[in-house]
Amino acid sequence: MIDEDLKAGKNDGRVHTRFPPEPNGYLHIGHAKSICLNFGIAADYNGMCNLRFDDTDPSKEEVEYVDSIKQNVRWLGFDWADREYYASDYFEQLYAYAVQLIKAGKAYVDSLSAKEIRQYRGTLTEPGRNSPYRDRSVAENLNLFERMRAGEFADGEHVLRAKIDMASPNIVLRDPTLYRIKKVAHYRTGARWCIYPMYDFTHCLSDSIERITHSLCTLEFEINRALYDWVLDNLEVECHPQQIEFARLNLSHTVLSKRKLIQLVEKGHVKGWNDPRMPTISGLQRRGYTPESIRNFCERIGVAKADSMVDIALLEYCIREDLNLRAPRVMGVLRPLRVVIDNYPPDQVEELEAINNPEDPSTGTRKVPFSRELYIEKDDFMEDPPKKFFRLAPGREVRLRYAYFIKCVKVVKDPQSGEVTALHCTYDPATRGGSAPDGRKVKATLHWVSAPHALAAEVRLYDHLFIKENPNEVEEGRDFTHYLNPHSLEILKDCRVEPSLAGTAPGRRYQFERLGYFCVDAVDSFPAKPVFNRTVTLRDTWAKIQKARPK
RNA sequence: UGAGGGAUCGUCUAGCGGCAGGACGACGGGUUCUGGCCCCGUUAACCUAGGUUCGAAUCCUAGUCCCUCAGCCA
Repeated sequence: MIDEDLKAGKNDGRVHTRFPPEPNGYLHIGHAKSICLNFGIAADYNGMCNLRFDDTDPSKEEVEYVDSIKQNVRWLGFDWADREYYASDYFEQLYAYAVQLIKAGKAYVDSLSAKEIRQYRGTLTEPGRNSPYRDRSVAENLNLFERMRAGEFADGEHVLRAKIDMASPNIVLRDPTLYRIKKVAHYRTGARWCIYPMYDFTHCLSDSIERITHSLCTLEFEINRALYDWVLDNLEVECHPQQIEFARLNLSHTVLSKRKLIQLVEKGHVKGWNDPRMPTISGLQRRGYTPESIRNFCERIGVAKADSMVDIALLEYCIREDLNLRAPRVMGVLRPLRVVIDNYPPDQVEELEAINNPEDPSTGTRKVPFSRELYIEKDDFMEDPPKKFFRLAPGREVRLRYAYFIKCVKVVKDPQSGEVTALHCTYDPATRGGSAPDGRKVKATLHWVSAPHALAAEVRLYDHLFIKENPNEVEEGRDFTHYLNPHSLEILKDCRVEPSLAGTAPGRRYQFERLGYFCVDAVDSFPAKPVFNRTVTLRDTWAKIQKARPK
């Protein structure tokens, strides 16, 4: 990519990147873009990519997040070997660098309050003013900084700042804070430290320590690049990595900011970080997404410097494309409608042969039991069918997949509600296996299960988390949760699936023919009562026709 | 308003002075024992205005619009 020119001699041809998450939340699909980019570029140029936790704010970071991040990156298919680093492991070195800066007269201890510092900083258009403490002697700064570390002061009493230029048009350069006092235990260093370095000081030096060549980050850090370079230019370092920015991912119908995701979790709008509706890696995994489909998605969206909003339809396309090739087909009925085949012998059961995956003949076939009593999908019958409805209707003949042609002869309704409760049909024995010897055609093929043989199952149907394409764009007085989709989860407790699904394992993925791709829930599914998550529907032309002309 | 960035089909993205291409979506058709897959086709874009040039999405000038920054978060 952009690296091609840089490879012309620089870094003696070495390419070394890193993925630097802060362990203060779960990773989401936007991070997947960064992961694929960083590990991908390293792989492309025969280089390496480190995993580094940017853990310099102990008040927000936890091991739970570290563990989930490691699991997610691994699941996505990337390997950082033994290069698992933590900024917190560099605290001692970072401290020494800070002392070096003080000695060079390029950093000072400021004793202004946070509020005062803000006032002194100026605004976007007006320059800031120097802090009255800006000209403390090197010795005094050294002494104060040492005592900050020793815990002699309370939070906020002092900070260490770089001495750059309070009048800089770039606000980031107006004597940025380098260290603050935070008497909070760190999940890794415990109580060893009570001062913690800031991002701008930590990140560039961590990159340098690890001899990173290309430091890829998102657009909002563009303005920080000047500081990234200033720190490295004003310290004796062996390696000065190049920071390169790219646009973060925005996905339609969801949110991708940690702040908002954490809010969805904490306010109970979803059931947790791994709720299948969440755009988190854990959520997508539980939903049934494959690592391959996510990597492929990241490849397709590309990398650029312009803000963009990727249509979630592309993500859905990617998972369908992958699962179409590898998911075994099965039959399952979501909303069962009882069908009695009047002319089928009451005690007879036949084992019919069904293809496991037409895209992959090597997966062979299986047997599916057929009997006099079946279930079909409620949506596959209409008493009064509109023009383009090809499925079952009174007097109409359709095919039951891999089974027989059946014709609807009678509709049973609930006398009270008028709701259709069962259908009586006749079958044509000559159409066994699904084809008519006389060449007769039917316009539809339905999926079905044998009532006495079927397994009961729970199925969870998921839809977009948000109604609005961009929930970040809010009207006056509203917040993004206002656009939550009330139908993002529909639980169906009385579904029936074919018996071959008995004993299936958590995480297994299937295509329920004509419906979509489903995966056995990793948390709530048990052999006695399997639970399936709908990963994504199949493309559905009939649904589109219905949507096009609403009644 | 200061500084730093960015603008190409509805969406994402190629292009590096020489026919604006691909993918997703949408629409239409073919095929089909999944209204799936697959195949074919249609739709549709260079932010604006000048300039340089035989020739500009690309180079220059001036504008317009959008994003980021005033945390002791990252």
